[in-house]
Amino acid sequence: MAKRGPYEKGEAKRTEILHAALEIFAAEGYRGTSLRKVAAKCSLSLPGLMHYFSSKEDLLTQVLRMRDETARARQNERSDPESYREIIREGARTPGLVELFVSMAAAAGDPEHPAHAHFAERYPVLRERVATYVQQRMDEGRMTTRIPADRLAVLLLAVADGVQLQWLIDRSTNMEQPIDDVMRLLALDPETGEGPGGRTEG
Amino acid sequence: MAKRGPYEKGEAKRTEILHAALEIFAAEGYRGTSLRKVAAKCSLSLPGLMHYFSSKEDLLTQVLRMRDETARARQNERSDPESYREIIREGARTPGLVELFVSMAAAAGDPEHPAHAHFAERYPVLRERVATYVQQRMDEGRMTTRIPADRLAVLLLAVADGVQLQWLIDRSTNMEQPIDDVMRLLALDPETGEGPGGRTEG
DNA sequence: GTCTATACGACGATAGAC
DNA sequence: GTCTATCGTCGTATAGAC
Repeated sequence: MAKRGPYEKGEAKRTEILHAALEIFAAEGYRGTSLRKVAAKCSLSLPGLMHYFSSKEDLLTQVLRMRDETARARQNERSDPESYREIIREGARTPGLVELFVSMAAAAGDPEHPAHAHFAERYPVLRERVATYVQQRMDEGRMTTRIPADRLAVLLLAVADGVQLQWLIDRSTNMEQPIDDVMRLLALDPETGEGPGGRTEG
Repeated sequence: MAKRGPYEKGEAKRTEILHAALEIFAAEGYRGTSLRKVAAKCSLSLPGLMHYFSSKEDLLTQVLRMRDETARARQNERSDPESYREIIREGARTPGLVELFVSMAAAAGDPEHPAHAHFAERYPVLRERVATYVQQRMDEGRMTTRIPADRLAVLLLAVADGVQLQWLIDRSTNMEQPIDDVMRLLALDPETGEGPGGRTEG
């Protein structure tokens, strides 16, 4: 990137705004944070800020998109549980952004919402990534094939999202435990091809 | 209830407001619905409406609480998967209320939020109900004990909440399938006390 | 207790000058 | 590309009629 020409400054300012918004929303949450506050942090008036974004929800959507791309870049093509645990741990450090994510997902149900396209594209991509990983484990005989890989992907993403909702209310909730628990339920002994019996394990 | 005395009318109006708000939010969603619109539907001025509720979020919280109590009454002390499926099916008919629920849960992370107490009480209650059901199944030898009942409860609620998030974006998502899938993963043959092997089943 | 009228400040958004 | 000025609407607060 880092392109030359008349757009250089504009792009830099746009990025500055996105980072400022991310910072403010991470600190103060989704509610009660105004665009004027974001604008002030960028030494801009509100219309000056609105020059870069067509609406507040548009700005929020792009913040989320940037956040997603950062996370994906760090994840670097991995889809194993540990890489998702890292994302979850990161989320635990920024409650405001988790709140932003959940609130946006709720609002994005409306097809007219700016973030609808983002989520509508994001979920299938995530599902396919997880399904591919799951299928690999199945092929290696290390995971049960009782449930098809694509359905397991829906299930695993639901666990990851759902536990965040519980964590938002009670910050002492262990967000990694449920992921570990499902993975354990799915695990197979690669030697025998059978799952463990009904014994309780730590 | 149906008490006599000077509060009779007020209680009726309060209930009318809650139902009107429920109806409007179910139809138009959480965003873009104003208190003035709710007030108009009840033939009230805005301050007239605010006489019954201390704030908008207070009203929303009580709408949610009423909704919860209705669902619980219908569920009638049951905690089996089928009773939860009924709740999910009901939710599928009122997307606006699912959006309301998710948005409120996100906002209620703030301990100062009026709905915080509601969710902070709701989740432990739900977890215990589910855990009790799970423990029964375990005692009957029909469910694996590899994961403790209380942790399974967290897991099951996460699945139920998380699948709603995916459904909000893509209404063709089958919200019952993931619940069925987890239950199948947990199921044990009561005769042998063992789970099925790695065979794929329909 | 129930309710109306009026007003306030802040919000997101827009128009138009520079 | 950024500003000042302004708009309509929101949630909220207060005064006071009945």
